[in-house]
Amino acid sequence: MKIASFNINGIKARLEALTNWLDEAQPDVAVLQEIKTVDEGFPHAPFEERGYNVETHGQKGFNGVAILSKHPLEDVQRGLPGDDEDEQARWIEATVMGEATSLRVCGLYLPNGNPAPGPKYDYKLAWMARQKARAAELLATEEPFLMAGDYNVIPQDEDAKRPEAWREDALALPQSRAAFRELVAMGFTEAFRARVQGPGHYTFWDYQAGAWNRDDGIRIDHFLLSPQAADRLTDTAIDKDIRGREKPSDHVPIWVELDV
DNA sequence: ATGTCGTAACGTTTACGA
Repeated sequence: MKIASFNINGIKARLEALTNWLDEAQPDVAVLQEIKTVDEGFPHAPFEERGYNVETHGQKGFNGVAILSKHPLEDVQRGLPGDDEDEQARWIEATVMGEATSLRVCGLYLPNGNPAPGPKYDYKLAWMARQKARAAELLATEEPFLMAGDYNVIPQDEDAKRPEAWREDALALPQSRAAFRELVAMGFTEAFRARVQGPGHYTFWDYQAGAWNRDDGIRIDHFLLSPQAADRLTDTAIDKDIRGREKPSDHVPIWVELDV
């Protein structure tokens, strides 16, 4: 089963780029971030025509996540537990039935956190603490699951072309990296790094300052696999070429293949 | 040269978030 994550930066602006990529990459499941629309504004037909079930968790103008799946989606849960006051749409979960086993898929858009320090950075760290709590609950089930999306965390210096430029940024501050490490250390496998080593692998290039032309990127979109999911990992890659196409998102898709 | 995009709104331009 091929599962992909793609921060599309606006479904209305990205519909053609997204459907073109789906037609080529043919993921069984895709988690999307920054749909930037309310649920009613998300177009279902282009995806249903292609055999995808669609579940969204949107809000007006910003944020918003979705899951597309060629298999039925069960037990859909919207929103990250742990704060009833939180109205930002950044988390969606659903269970997908594979041939061998079911897989719980969590799609996430972790807060950016800039400027740091400040309330936005506090929100980011609090959100990561809530994610850890939810991860602990899911780990206790001992069922295969994964958490995929835009983590807005550059795990290590080798994950940026110019690490010095991100030194004071919320995406790379020591506290952000520590929180990400602690999450992984609960028992997850960071899929890409389990199979690909070394610098030069990025998932985001800013629209500004010719970042793409300079390959001035960062790796911030990640798949964390539970132990039972990690046992089934057979492949992973970043669809880098998508960034060079017409009207691209500033992120590119990343995917894993699991034997489920 | 602080460089681009996407979205929303009392909109033909500004503000915000990234």
